[in-house]
Amino acid sequence: MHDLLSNMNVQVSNHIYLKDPESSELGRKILEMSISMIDDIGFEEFTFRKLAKEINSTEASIYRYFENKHKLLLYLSSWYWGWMEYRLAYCIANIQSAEERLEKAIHLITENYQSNEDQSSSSKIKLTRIVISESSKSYLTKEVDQENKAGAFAAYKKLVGKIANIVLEVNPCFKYPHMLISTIIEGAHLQRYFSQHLPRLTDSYKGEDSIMNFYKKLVFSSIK
Amino acid sequence: MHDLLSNMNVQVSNHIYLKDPESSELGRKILEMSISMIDDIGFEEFTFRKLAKEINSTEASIYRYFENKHKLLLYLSSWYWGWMEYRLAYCIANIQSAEERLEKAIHLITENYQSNEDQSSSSKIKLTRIVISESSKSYLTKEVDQENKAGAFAAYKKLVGKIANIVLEVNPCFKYPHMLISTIIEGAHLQRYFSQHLPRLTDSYKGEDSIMNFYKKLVFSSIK
DNA sequence: CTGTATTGATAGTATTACTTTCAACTATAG
DNA sequence: CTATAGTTGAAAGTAATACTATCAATACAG
Repeated sequence: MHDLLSNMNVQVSNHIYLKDPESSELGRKILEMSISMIDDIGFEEFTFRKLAKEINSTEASIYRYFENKHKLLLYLSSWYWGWMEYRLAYCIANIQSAEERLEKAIHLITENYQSNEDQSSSSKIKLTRIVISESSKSYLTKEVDQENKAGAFAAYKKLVGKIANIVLEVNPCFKYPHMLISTIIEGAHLQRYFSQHLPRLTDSYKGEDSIMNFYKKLVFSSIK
Repeated sequence: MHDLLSNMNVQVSNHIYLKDPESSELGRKILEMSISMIDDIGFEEFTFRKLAKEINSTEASIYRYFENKHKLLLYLSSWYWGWMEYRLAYCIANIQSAEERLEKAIHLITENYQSNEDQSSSSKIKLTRIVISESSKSYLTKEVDQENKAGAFAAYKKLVGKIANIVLEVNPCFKYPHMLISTIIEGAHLQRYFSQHLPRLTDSYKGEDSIMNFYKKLVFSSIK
């Protein structure tokens, strides 16, 4: 787990977990192994029983950290959005031009994280794939309103709000900054998924990152 | 069920079901009641046992039509896309201008179907809500490639292809027509959901359909 | 050394997601 | 009119899931 959480300070709302998984060795094992297993077998096939077996613990112990696997997915998603906000702050720091900051932000949320050359940790690559394939299941449920009240989606909303504000800096008259940014974040994830599994729903050209190019053009043509 | 299926001829790939649910009274009851129940309690809480109870039948009988509830969701989604293609054909018939046809198509895929004044049937309103809240779960699984080979997503891909072709008529040089259309279809659904449950992720103004306006502007500004 | 918190071990329950078998009924083809 | 094929219902059973409860062992902190 150390590679996922050691180096930064991402805060997750304490309503999501029963006991902070970052506070103990077992908790960190739960996070690390669940990321690996959900990526491997998918969220539907993933169970606390299987997870317990993999980390040589018990179901009862895991239930002391998370009420159920849905809450664990909320935790992972929330961590991801907190991490993205951290990365956003880093990559737009000290840049004067609002256009340039927006370009960096769109770059960040549309890039193909897996193909990054830098030292992306294995857990972060897996977590990114999980967010692409599974995170919409975290809010497409009948409990969404209740969980929203408990702050489960605060990190996501905060990130969207920050980038929407950059949009407004570029064009203060633009009416739909939140819609634009959430469309692009979810759209870019979906297009990554489609390019792998349902290619007829997307377009891809060799020698370019078509998804990033498409969304960059979309943003700048629509807010002008 | 008669209100959902009587008046039109929507074909669903026969790999999705074991036995054609439109071929019998029981099959039609399964479709109608499952639409109602999934809309009510959500896909996760929905089970064949509960469905059987509601229609005074048995689990075993339902399993003769669909392997599992996931296949039933595939069926409902597929029916929806076939229905949308039918409505698209109707609303762009006899229109010469490609721009105008594109405008009609975007109108169709971004409109708030619930607030239609015409005689929208109750099942169709419910089905539309199900597609918004649940249909992404039909392809965000580990079985997606296998099911795609079996034709489970053919109707969706066909609709996206048809609208993408209109985009190309308007601008034959536009590089990303499929990406644009699938972004808008999924985006519009998601924004409808956000406007109800996570309003900070979207933007809404009284006196207009903000979602439709946003996507219409997005399309026409990006393909020019 | 004592109290508190953490984990593991074990067991148990209700529900889900099916499968199997067989009997009853229904439509229709000869 | 009857034999037959196809459809449904009824009942029972299985393996897995999604938990919950209890208690013992261990660690650690004051």
